[in-house]
Amino acid sequence: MSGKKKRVTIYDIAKASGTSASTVSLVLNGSWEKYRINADTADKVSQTARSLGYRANLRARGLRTNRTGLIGMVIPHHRNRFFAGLVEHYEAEAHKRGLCPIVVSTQRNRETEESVVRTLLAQQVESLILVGPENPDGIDALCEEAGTRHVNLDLPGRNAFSVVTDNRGGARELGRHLLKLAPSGAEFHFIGGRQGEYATDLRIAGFADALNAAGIAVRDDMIDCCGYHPEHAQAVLSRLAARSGRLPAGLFINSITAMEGFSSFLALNPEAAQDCVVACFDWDPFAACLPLPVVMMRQNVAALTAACFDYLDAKTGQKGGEVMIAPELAVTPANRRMLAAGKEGSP
Amino acid sequence: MSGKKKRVTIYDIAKASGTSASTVSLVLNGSWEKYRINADTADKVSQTARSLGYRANLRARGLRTNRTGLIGMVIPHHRNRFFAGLVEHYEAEAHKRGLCPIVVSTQRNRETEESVVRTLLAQQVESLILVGPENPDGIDALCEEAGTRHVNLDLPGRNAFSVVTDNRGGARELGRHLLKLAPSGAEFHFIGGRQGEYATDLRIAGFADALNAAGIAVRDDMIDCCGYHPEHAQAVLSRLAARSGRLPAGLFINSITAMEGFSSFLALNPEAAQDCVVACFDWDPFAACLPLPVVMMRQNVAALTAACFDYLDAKTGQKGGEVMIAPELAVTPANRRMLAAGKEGSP
DNA sequence: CTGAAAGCGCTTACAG
DNA sequence: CTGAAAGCGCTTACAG
Repeated sequence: MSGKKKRVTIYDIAKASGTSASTVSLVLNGSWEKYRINADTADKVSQTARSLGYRANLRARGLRTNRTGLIGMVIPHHRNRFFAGLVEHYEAEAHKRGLCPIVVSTQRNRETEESVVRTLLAQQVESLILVGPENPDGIDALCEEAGTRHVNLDLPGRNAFSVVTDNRGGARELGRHLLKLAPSGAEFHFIGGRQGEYATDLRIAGFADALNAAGIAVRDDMIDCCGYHPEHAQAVLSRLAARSGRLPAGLFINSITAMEGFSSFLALNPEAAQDCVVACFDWDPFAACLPLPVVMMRQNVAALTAACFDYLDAKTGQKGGEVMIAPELAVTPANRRMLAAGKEGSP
Repeated sequence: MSGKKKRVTIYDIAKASGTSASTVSLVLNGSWEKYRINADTADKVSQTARSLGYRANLRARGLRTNRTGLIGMVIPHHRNRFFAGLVEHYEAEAHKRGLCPIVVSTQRNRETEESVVRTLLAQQVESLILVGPENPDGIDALCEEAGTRHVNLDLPGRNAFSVVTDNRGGARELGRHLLKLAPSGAEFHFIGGRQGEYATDLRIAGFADALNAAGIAVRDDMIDCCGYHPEHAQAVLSRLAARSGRLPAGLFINSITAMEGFSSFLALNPEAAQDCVVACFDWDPFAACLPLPVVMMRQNVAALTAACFDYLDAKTGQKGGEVMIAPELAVTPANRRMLAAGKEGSP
C-alpha cells in the first residue's frame, strides 16, 4: 500500500509531525542530541518516520555528503574457490563498515575490464579493489584520474598499493613437497599460467628453486605455460603422455583451471597417471580428493582481504607499496594418508 | 593531474565552451539532434568535455531521472558453480542493458538476507533477483513496499514472479539413470537438502517416482536430509558404511555440498564405495571426474537467468506466475566411458 | 531548541 | 537553436 506511487521524503515527515525538514534530518541521522533537539520532538519525528515507512534515499544523501556507501571489487571471474573466497571476505568486511559491496567480473578481457571500472567509478564507489587486473597500469590511471582510492590484489600495480601472495616462496615450498613425494627418478613438469605474467613467472622461479636445491636443472621443455583453459592443460597432458605412455611423475600445476584439465585427463587415462604426484598452486575441495597424492597451496584469502581493507581504512595518501602474504599448504586427511603411504613406499 | 581536487561538472564545461549547462547536458546525452542544437556547438562541447576529462555523476543524474542504473542479485553464497554461473550470466545480461550489477550473498542467514536487501533497496536498485531466499515472503514484502521490481530464482515466492528448475522432472530422470547404472539388487539412498524445503521435497518426489516405476518402494530410512554442510553428508555416509562395510550402491546426492562430503568420504574409504554409482542434482567439473560412475543434473543457468530478465524487461505489473526450466544431464567423456562399461557389466 | 536557505550535479520542460 | 529556472531528496552551517 504505502510506498506505491510516491516515495516518502523528509518533507512528508516534517509536515506530518509539524516540524521542518532540517529537524527531521537531524533526528533521523542521530545528531539530534548534538543539536539539542527536544527529546519529545525527536520522538515524534522518529515515530512518524516509522509509521510512514520512511527509507532514506541514499542517492540524494550521497549527492550532498559526497559519500555513496558503495565499494567495488573487480575480479577475473567467479568460477573458482580463490575468487569466491576473496569475494566473501570482501563482502563481510564491507558490511562491517556499513558499505554496500559491488563485485564485477571481467572474464579476463581488457575491454570489459575498462568498461566495468568506468562504470564503478561513475557510480562513485568510495574505493576499489582490483583483483588480478589484465591492465593494471591502465585502470590504475583511471582510478587516479577519478580520485578514487584503490588497491591491487594478487597482481601488483606499478603505481598502486598492492597486496600479493608470496608466489615464489609458496611455489618453492610446494616444489619441495613434490620432490619429497615423487618416486625417485621422477620427471618434473610445470603446467599452466602464462609466460611473462607476474604470478606465473614467480611460481616458475620457486619451482626451479626447489628443483635446483635438489640438484635438478630446469629445462625449458619442462615448462608448459598453456594459459587458463582446462582444455589446453588437458591437451598438454595428452601430448606428454603420448611420448612414453605415461605422465611425468612430478606435476606442478599452476592454477585450478589447469588442474581441471588434469582432472579430466585423469578420468580418461587413469593408467597414464599411475605413480603421479601432483602439486597445485591453488585449492579446491574436490581437486584435493582426487585419487592420487595431491598437495595444494592455498592462498590466504582472509589475510589478503584484510590487508586491502587495512590500507583502505588508513586513508593515508600513500601511493605504491606492497604487502606480501604467505599461502598455506592444504592437505586433506585422505591425502595425508596417501602421502604418508607414498613416503614409506619411496626409498 | 586533472580531477584531483575538484570534479569536473557540466558547469565547468559550459563555462569553458561558452555555452550553458542545459546545452552541455543535451549534447552529452545525445539528444542534441532532437533539440536541433548546432552541430558546431555540439562538437565544441564534446571536445571540451573530453579535454576536461568529464565523467557524469550518475548519482546526480539518478536523483533527477529517478533511475540509478543499478540492478541487484542476492545469492546464498559464492562457493559453487551453480551460483557462480548464475552470477556470470546475470552480469552479462546487466551489461547488455547498460546496468551496473550488484551481487550480495547472505550465507543462508535470514538476518543478513534482510539487511542486504534493505541496503540494495536503499541504493535504489531498479530491480532485484532473489536467488533461493531464506525468507521469500518477508523480502518479497520489503521489495513490494519499496516498489522495486523483483523475481525469485530457484525458489518460488508466494506472491512474486518466480523462475525455477524442474526439480521433480529432473530428479526423476536422474533417478532413472541411477537405476539403469546401479548393479542389480543395489540399495538406493538419498542424501542432502532439508526436509520440508521446496527443492529438496520435489527432488525426493522425483527420486521416488523413478524407484516406484521400477517397483521399488521408498522407505523413510532411505532418505537422509542432512543439510548443506559437506561434513554432515560425510558423517551420514560413514554411518551407512559402518552397517555393512560398504555404501548403498545407488546414491542420489541432492547438492554439490553433499557431493563434497561424498568426495571426502571416497578419498578416505575408496573400498567402501566399490560398486557405487552416484547421481548428483548439481554440477561441478571436478566432481564429474571422480573415479566412479557419476551422473549429474546440471541446472540451466543461462535459461534461468534469461527468463528472469525477460520478465524484468517486460515491465508488466504481473504479480506471481512461474516459469519452469528443465535441467540438463551432464556426463563427462570419462564418465560416459565408465557408464558404458558399467552398463555392460550389469546383467 | 528549530526553521529557512543554499547547494550537491544533473535533466527537462519552457521561453525566447 | 539555446539559456534560465525549477526541482530530484537530502545535509548543514547559519540565524534566530
